[in-house]
Amino acid sequence: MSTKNALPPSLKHLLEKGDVLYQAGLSVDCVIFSFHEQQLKILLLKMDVVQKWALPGGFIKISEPIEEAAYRVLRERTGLKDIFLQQFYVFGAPDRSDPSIHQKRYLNFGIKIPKDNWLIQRFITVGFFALVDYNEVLLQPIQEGVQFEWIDVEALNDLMMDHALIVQKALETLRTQLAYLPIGKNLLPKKFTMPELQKLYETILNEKLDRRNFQRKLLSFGILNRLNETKKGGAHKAAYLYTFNEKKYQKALKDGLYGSW
Amino acid sequence: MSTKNALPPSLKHLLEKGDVLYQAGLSVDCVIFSFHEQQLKILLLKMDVVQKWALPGGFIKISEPIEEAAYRVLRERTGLKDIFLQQFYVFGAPDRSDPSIHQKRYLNFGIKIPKDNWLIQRFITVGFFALVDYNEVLLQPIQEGVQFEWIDVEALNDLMMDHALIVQKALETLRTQLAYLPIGKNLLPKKFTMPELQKLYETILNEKLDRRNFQRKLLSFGILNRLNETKKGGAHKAAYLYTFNEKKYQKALKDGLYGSW
DNA sequence: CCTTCATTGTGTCCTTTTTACAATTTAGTT
DNA sequence: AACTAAATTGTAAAAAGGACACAATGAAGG
Repeated sequence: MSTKNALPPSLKHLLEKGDVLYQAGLSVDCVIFSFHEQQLKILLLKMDVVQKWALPGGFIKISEPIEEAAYRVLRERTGLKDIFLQQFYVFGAPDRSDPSIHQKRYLNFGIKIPKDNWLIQRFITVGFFALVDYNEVLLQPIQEGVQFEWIDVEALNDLMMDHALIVQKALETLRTQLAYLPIGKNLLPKKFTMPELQKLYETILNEKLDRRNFQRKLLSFGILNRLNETKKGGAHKAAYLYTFNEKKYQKALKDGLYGSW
Repeated sequence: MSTKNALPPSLKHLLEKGDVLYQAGLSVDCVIFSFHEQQLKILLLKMDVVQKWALPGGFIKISEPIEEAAYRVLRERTGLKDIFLQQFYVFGAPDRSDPSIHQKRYLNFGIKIPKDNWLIQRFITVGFFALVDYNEVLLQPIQEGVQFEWIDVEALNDLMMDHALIVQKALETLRTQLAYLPIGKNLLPKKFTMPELQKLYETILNEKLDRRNFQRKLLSFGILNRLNETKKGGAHKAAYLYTFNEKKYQKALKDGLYGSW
């Protein structure tokens, strides 16, 4: 923990060139959602030196579109491309950023950040949320002393700075925009069963739905293809597998999947 | 136009102290909506030196919450306090800001902005929209060479930089969030008639609604008080006046004014 | 191999909501 | 005093939503 190793290049880089490479005082943070074992999860990281969970985030390069910066973070963390990503809110309370976190991190390598350094300032962050398929993600630890984990949204605690607020706002957005978001398409594997889809909706909405009415409604949207396969291996009657009809799904989302969720 | 007057203090201030007083590369822009003569309008300004319509905007002070900065802009422009205000999107394309606008403005006073000045950089802006009562707004021109005007959203053209995009996104948000926004309460005078309220919804949704069904739905929410007055002066049968039941309205908005708009 | 059991798939009735449409009332105008 | 245009009120048909029962299937266990 307090062994004074050599400063990793990436951190050295940030300290010395941050001010010319990145937009001042701006960052992005990503709430990366996935769905696994009937639980909605988000990807969090924990640095040894801080011991609090944090959202994966990063800085915005000079001349880089903000969204591109968020994509970059996602690629680095999940190894995925072509991810569904959406900006949802800006967090800018003057006291939201905590320079002491950077201090601790560098102190771990025996370095004290000068007071006038680029890192020691107010940071405003743009919140993005992403919807990814749990099975396709291969977590990629970038640096020593950082662990990544999928955490149930129900079981979050002890988040860094205002990250709990950011997650909460992301969830809220997920719920209110539900009819306009491709949650099924992006959070589930390509082939999935109706009960799986229902569980996803139930989890996000935090309420039980009627099996039969749910199925009727979803089918009435005309966005699903039923395959001639069933999902065996479960303990009981096998459920049919479905895929999304990509074209119709995209079209339907524009007007919203209307219904009384 | 090209008379070289003395540089106004506010502009001098910005040029010389901007870098220490304000967050670098960040601004707010406000889409201020009102409703008048059956038209949805937004407040725009035009600088003599640029001759394009622009959204009222401003910079964010060091240590100032972003939302507070937006409020400040609104107070300066409309003279109103306690305005409904909501952040809706961040605009951050690398080429969105146009330094030549600042250049022109200062050149008008015979001053050339140095290339390394705070104003000459990439600016990212946080978009807010506000809902105000047309009748309570007293436009306050702050500087010479700037005119303010309410412009119909239908009749917008020739906006500065990416401001057309910002307005479009604001309108989109207004439409999709309609069930969760206090549009009636904030865009209409305290007392209003049912036809007025309907016109407001029709304008925002850009479609005709059935008089009888609209009235039934709105009344079913239980958020309106019918007064024993009518709005005389119209050419025909006088319409009843209504007010909002503040408490019930706020409560109903939380769950959304559900309906098939 | 047959029975049991938990879960999925399908159909129907009833209630509520939405839609479509007609007739009456009233303030202002002539 | 009669006319006109706009406001208020009501009702019947259609669509959507909610509750519910039963048949079908695959795995597990005797």
